[in-house]
Parts: sequence; C-alpha cells; structure tokens
Amino acid sequence: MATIKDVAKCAGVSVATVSRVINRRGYLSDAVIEKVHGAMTTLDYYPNEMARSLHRQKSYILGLIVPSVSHFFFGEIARHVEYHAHQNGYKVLICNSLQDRGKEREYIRMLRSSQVDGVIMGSHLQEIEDYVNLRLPVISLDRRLTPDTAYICCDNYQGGLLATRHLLDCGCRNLIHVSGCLDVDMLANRRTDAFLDACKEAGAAHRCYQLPDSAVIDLDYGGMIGEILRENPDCDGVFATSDVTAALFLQAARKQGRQVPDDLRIVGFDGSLIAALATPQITTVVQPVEEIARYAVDHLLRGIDGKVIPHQTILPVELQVRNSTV
Amino acid sequence: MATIKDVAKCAGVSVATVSRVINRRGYLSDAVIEKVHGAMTTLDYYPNEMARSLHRQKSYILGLIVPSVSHFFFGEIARHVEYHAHQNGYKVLICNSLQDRGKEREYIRMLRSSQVDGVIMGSHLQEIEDYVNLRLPVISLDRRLTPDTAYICCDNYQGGLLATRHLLDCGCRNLIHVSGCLDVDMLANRRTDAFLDACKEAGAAHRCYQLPDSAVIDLDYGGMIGEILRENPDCDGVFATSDVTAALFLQAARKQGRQVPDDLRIVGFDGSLIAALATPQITTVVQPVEEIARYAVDHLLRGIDGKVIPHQTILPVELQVRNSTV
DNA sequence: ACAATATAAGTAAACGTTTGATATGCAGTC
DNA sequence: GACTGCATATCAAACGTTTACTTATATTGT
Repeated sequence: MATIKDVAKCAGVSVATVSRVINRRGYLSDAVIEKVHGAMTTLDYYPNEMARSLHRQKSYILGLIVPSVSHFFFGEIARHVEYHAHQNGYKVLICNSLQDRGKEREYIRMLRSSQVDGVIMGSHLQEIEDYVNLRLPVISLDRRLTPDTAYICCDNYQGGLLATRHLLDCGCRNLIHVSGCLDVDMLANRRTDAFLDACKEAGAAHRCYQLPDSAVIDLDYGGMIGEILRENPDCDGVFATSDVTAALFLQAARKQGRQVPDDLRIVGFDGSLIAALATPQITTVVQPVEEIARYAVDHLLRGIDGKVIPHQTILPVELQVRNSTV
Repeated sequence: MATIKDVAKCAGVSVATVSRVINRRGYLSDAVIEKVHGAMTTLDYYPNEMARSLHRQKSYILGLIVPSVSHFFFGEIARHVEYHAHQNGYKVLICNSLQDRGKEREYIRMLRSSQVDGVIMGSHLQEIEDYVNLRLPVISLDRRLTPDTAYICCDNYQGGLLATRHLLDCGCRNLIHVSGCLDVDMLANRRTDAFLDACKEAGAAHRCYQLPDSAVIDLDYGGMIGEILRENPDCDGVFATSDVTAALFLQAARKQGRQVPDDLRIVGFDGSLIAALATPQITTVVQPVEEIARYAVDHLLRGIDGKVIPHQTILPVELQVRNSTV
C-alpha cells in the first residue's frame, strides 16, 4: 500500500506538506494542493489509521461487549450502537462474551490493549473489581457496576408493573413469572420486584422461576418451559422476562392444548422482532432499544471527551398490547 | 497508560529487553525476566497494539460487512465469525451497510484505512469494480464478486429443490415463491431457479414474487405478504426465501382464516431461530451458519497468509420438517 | 529602502513498539 | 594470555503519521 512518503515523492513535495493537505492545516498553495491530490489518486492512497491513532493517542474505536450479537435484543443494540458510533466517526469492535467469565475478562484485556477509546458493557458476569481496573471510559447497559460508572437502562420496574397489571386487568388470578438468574445484581431484576409487588397488591396467586445464565445464549430451554407450564395447570397468566421465553410459552401452551389468550395469557419483555413475528403476536414491554444505544454512545463519547455525564439514565418503556393477552 | 519505557525504567533495563521478555525472544536471564514481569504488573502494563500493528504491518483485525447484525441470519454469522476470529487471535470490526450503497462504499474505504487484514463481505450492493479496488483479501458470502474472489455459500439450488419438492410431496399443487430482489446477481437466486425447475417438472401451478432490497432491513412488510396471500386464494403451498417471510405468511394465513398446515403449507429458508420459535414451528431449509462462518474465517486467514484457497465453497443444506407443512 | 508581516514549504522529533546489529562479560581452550 | 564461542543486554532504525520549529519567499506599510 502506498504511504505518505510515496505520495510526497510522487507530488514532489515533503511529507509534511502532504500531511497538511490531508488535514487542511497551515498555508497551502492551490498548486501544491492540486499536485498532492493528484498523487493521492494516482497512487490510490489512504492514510494509515494505525499510524494516525498512534500519534494522536486516540483510536476512534469503541469496544462493545455483549452476551451475543445473535441474541435478538443485543443484536439490535449492536446495530444501533454501531450506527451512532459511525455517525460520530467511531468504529466498533464486537465481543461476544457468550456468558463466560473467562471470555469476558479476556475481552476486557484485549480492548485495553487495542487502545479502544471507550467500552459499552452489555455483559456483566465479571467481578466488579475487573471493571475498576479498566481505567477507561465505560458505559454499562442495565447494570450498576461501581458507584461511579454510568449506566443506561429502561425503566425495568415500571415495565414489570405494566406487564403484571395488564395480566391482572385481563382477569388473570394465577400468575407465573420467569426471570433470568437473580444472583447477579442486574437492573432487570427490578422486573421481578415489580411482579411481586403487583401480585401482592392485587392478592393474586403467583410463582417465580429463574432461568440459568446460559439461557441467554443457548436458546433451547423449551423443555424447561413446558415443564413449568405442566407444573402449574391452574396458571392463567405468564410474565416472561424476555420475548424469546414468551414465544417458548406460546409453543408449550399449544403443545399442551391450552389456548392463548383464552386459557393462558402471555406477556413478554423487550419488544423484539420475535414478539411481532410470533403467532399470535405477543404482548410485550417495549424497550426503547434505539434510544438506549444512542444514549450509550452519546454518553460514552462525552465521557471520552472528559465531560461530565449522568450516572444513571433511565428510559421509559411502553406496553404493546397484542393478541397473546387480548 | 504505562508504556514500555516506563516498564524499562521501573525494571532498570532497556526497552529492547522488555520487548524481548514480552515476546520471548533471544537470550534472557531468569533474573531479568522476573524483574520485568514485576514491573509490568506493578505498572499494570499492557502492550499498545496500535504500535505493534504499525510495526509488524499487520493489525490482526478483520472487517465484517453485513446488511445488519440485527438480522437473524447475519446476527448468527457475525457471532460465529467473531468467535472463530477470536480463536485465531483476530478482532472484528463490524459494519452494518443497511443495504445502502453509500454506506457500503464508505465502510470499504474505512476498513482499508483502518488497516484490517481482510474482509468478509455479506452485503453486496456495490458495483463490482469497487471490490476489485480493495486490493485486500476478501471472502464473500453468497455472491460471486469477481472471477477471482473466493466465496462461501450454502447449496442454494439444492435447498430450493428440497423445499419445493417437499411441498409437492405434501400434495401442494398451487405454489407461491417469494424471493428477494433478483436484479442483483446473488447466489440465493438459485433457490428461485430450483423452485421453477421443480414446479415445471411436476407440472404444478406456480407464481413468483420479489421483495425489495430494503426488506432485509425493514422487516415490516407483513402487509405486502397479506396482499400476496389474498391475491392467491387457491394457493396451497408457500416457499419463502427466508424464515422471517415464512413467519409473516403464518401470521397472514391466520388473519385470513387459513389453517396451517391444513389449508396452506409453508416452508422457510435459513434455519434461523425464528423458524423454531414460531407457532406452529416452521419447516425450513437449514443453512449451516456456523460452518459458513468457520470457512469464511479460515479461508480469509489462509488468504491473508498468502496461501491459495478454493474459489468456491458450497456447503450442504438440510430440510428440517416441522409443523408448518405436516 | 527596509522592517514587519503573511504565506508557503521543509526538517526532525515524537507516538510505542520490534529487531538486526552491536557491545559486554565470562567460560573454556590451546 | 590471547582467542573462540556463547549468553545476555543495549543501541538505533524502522513502521506511517502529525506538528512544533525553522527557513525561505512574497507582500505590505512607512
């Protein structure tokens, strides 16, 4: 590949001059500018970003760690994060932690070495201290890492409330809630809190189940869901912590001959495509994915620029009522 | 951040020595190795990959261009590409072209500037010449770009044959096929060829529809699908070019009071999660996504290392029969 | 006519690494 | 005791940029 030296030689000027015309700095005569541009196109020259980054001590690369981009929710997050990063002249390096502590730690190291300017963490199995050591601007999604790392999330409690109350309003009196693993202190756990509060408030029978961490990646826990449903023949309403889980309930219900929504009403969470593509379509709590991604990028970039940013950004959710409940 | 100089000073040796212990090169005494390691940990030092890349003229970064990582199929591709890249010590920069020619071109430029070692192209709107100019190892997914760029794809024709014959075997006599835009010379178009061949061979009535390019990104073309179904009241079998389209047919059928699979049988393509999560589950032609990604990475890396690689890699598909047809 | 300033281009150091060439010390050998 | 050979560590150049400094020339005001 042609370097700035080749361009300089070809144009008959110094490398400094070429650099100047690339960066439009200092005084340049039109003649020189033209010559340099000519040389650049004939040599098909592109500035070497590694060299630039090294000099300017800034890579314009962001790291994004998610459980997996093939996960509906995180796929959308990744898409929008990349979009907004690109809009701001940043590139993004993706990392699929696959819910594995070792990989998560490895990725964190790798991103540091790679001189990324900041990272967006959507996967959080690691012990807190590992993040502290990062010494890099970080925005976390849906988890408070340390007292002073900023995080973005949707209003999980409100979402849980909307979902549960909707089921109750539909006449459900025997509810089931399936959440992820509650051991890790994720903000998504507020959905479960809300479920419990709403059930107690209404005096409705209810039961909670937890899915293992791995469920986020290996989406074949349909058997488990069928089991849960079988265990609860009286259940008339399900609040699932994700749309995928809701879709699995839909299938299990059909297999067990229970009509949705007549015998069993189902509410999901996320507002991902799967909820809209299921038959019947699934009532779901819609997370503002695009906004979450936008704020994550915006705040991260502000952090990188040394500006102060809000610790906590909570975005509103919306209940999208569809045929799995009415 | 600490640099190699800081480590050298701290350990009381030269930077060359530090570099040597990092890279395990040349003769080193145990005493020095220990001192340097000590310094590295006390300073929390990580080598600067930009500087290394600059020197070694190799970034260990791969570019991946897809229409969108939030697309079911490409999300999985991205996940597995990243996985195998990581296994081989490579990082991956993602680019969502969003089926936009301008963005595609821009990303190609960006990847060149960023000194990626190679690129995997899963998005192909650009004119061929733009790829030729790349002068970078490239593996294309599902498209023959130039006579000498390697590509990986599944056996699209065979997939089309399996899908169509399965419908015919189920007794369908009035088929519909919905494909993507056939103007661009994608290998996925072979599915349509197979559909036509199989229908003619069996003497079955059939009709083809094309979806606009944008459908890959904006997945809300349900109305269009409903319209197609309404136009064809006698249709008893659908071969959709993707699982998403199949899922939309499922919904449209239900809305129009047609029972699946009794009145209408539906076959999708891709083998993505949506086919398994739909109710009823969708019969689909399963693409070996993981293998596709693995070969894409393997061949790209071999190409980067200057080895010769096969022009064409066609992987077998499999028909997964589910309740949307039987 | 001459200082003061504006314009234009070049020199060389720096960013953080790696590595070939080189220097130093120290056994062992004749 | 000079010589070889080996182990160990340093020096300095290079990777492709940017930019503070410097130098050279042109333009202006008095």
